[in-house]
Amino acid sequence: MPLTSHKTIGRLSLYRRLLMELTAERATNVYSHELASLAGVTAAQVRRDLMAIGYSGSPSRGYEVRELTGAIGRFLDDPTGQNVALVGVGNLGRAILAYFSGRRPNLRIVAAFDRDPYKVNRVIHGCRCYRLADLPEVARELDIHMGIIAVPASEAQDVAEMLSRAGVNGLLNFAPTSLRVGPQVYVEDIDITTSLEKVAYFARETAMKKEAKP
Amino acid sequence: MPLTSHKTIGRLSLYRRLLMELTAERATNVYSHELASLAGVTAAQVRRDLMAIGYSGSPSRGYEVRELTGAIGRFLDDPTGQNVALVGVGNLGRAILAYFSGRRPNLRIVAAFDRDPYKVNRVIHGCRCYRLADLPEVARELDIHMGIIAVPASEAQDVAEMLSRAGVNGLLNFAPTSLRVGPQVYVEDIDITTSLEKVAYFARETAMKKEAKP
DNA sequence: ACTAAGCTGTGAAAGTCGTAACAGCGATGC
DNA sequence: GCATCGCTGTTACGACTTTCACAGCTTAGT
Repeated sequence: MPLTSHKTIGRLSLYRRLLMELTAERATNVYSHELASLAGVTAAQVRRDLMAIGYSGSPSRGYEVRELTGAIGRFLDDPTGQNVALVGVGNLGRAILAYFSGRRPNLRIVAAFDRDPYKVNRVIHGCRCYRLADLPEVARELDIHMGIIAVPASEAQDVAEMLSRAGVNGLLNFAPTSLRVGPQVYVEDIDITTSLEKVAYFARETAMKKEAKP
Repeated sequence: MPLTSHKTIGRLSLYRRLLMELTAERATNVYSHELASLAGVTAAQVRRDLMAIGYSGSPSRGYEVRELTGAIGRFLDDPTGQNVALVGVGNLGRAILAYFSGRRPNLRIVAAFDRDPYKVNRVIHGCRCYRLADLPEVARELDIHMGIIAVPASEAQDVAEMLSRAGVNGLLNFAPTSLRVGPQVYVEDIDITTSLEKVAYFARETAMKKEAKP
């Protein structure tokens, strides 16, 4: 029933990471404005986001770091963890494998897939690479319900359909294409080229502003 | 004075890429609903976005692909092109270099930087790697005003400050940290971990919905 | 005991963004 | 020539986000 917005979910994930750092620094409690400052948002935003998960702090001590971390975890995570497939073991795919290798115990990349026969059956950053054609079978065997697409744009739609048919409910898509999938699949796009072009545009704009100011 | 929103800029970049594909397919004109379908948005959105750049189509023929591509380019790009520095030549950094190598003529990654002496002075995917300590000097010599941060979170803030002092106006940040920089620097964050956790959450949610339905 | 200070939780205002709807125009067919 | 059709440009509306502002609570100090 908690119709929590996309943006809030993203920030909760961020808060949790910051809270883990705070735990490492031996902090036991934190105020909304401190967490806000670390996250780069306003204090009111933090409080409103935490409303969504129903966790209450104390007016005098703020939030208990350990408890809040747990509350966010119970809200965001599946208790048994979720298995993820990576499709496309090129430069980007390998970087993703390296990045997530053993990082999040609840989000495990348990299989990689590629067309290239040279990569198949090799183990890369602790993850075995399978033939792309075996995806349906392997996905069912390993109980995979999430996919990361790191293939060229031209192949992304085909891969998305394969994953969808294999029972995947969520996709993280690095290919610069808008995927067409059914409503049972949530898609999050990361478009590096577009992001860089946004930076280029706004860098130019702020540079102009600075020039015009004095 | 075009106070164009962030989201619109992102979509313009996307439209341009789609228009280039259309050009490759010998299409000469396109209707808003066609472009919308390719981009995964509504036709009204496309028309509204194009309002921002002041390009007008024809009621009968829609938009001329070639002219519209040019108009978006004049709006988004710097006529002389912009030079970009990449900081951090790890797995992700190399993937980014490979990805952009000679792709966008207007957005050139002209230098890479890393602490690791083993990487310094090597040429990776056509880009020379410099000592991180030489960043200020090289950035000025090569007229660099944009940076891509692909270093671990613990070093990201230091790198951002170095780049900012070297005259950079825009940053694309892959480190999971919110950077503190002055108002003359635009920052765009790409947080892969958070994106994956969002997918995990919504995948779970849609899976539950499907289960509850029948 | 009582005041003062500082934080949380939350209703309401402000702002942002996307969508619907329609007037206007150019082409086409009769 | 005139009506019709389909698409564009634009305005108005609605949905969603963020921020503001304040009541309520809890502790510390006098």
